[in-house]
Amino acid sequence: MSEIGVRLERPFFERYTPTVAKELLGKNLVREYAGSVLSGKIVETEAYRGARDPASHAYRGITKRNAVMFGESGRAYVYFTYGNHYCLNLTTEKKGVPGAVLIRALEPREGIERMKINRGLESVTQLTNGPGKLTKAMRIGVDMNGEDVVTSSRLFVTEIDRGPLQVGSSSRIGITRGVQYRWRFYVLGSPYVSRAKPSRP
DNA sequence: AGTTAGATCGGCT
DNA sequence: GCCGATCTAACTC
Repeated sequence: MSEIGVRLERPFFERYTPTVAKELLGKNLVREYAGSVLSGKIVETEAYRGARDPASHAYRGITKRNAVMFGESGRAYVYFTYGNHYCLNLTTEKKGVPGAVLIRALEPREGIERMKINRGLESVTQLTNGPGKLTKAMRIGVDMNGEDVVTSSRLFVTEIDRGPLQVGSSSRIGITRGVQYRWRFYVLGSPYVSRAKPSRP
């Protein structure tokens, strides 16, 4: 496991958010800290937009928490939720247009033993199969909020595999508004997605 | 100023 | 299946 791959640049992120969410599937999310390299293939994402997406944090305008969503694309938007968990998003669209892709699940690739320690868990399939789980496995917290994944050495995204993927879509998970948008994307058949059969397909 | 809901997870029933 | 953890921000007095 030494191949790093080609890093994704700004133009990849600076597009229509659902398109970016779909195309992030199969890409390699890389986290480096204290000499450790942790990485995994992205197998599940969700798109969140702006004023016309009632499920989005950006729906009611800019706040201290969601400000990164309104800035340039290719940044990490990390927020703390339910009093316990961090969620990682990557920002999209042009500067001034809010948008972000929630990274919901990974297939662990490098640094699996380190991630097991970070999670206090042995099961590889349960290591990063949820948005709060993968941030804990990779030690991603609010200190990473605003990190520029186009230039950062701590957090970035690369392309390694170019093979075609079977992609499924559904309504987003854990939301009550904007359910009509099928903006959750996942790799069909992957055992690493957070849930194979969403309650609201 | 107090209440409530939320892009979750893990433990318990 | 339900509940508690207890941060953020909107909503209601």
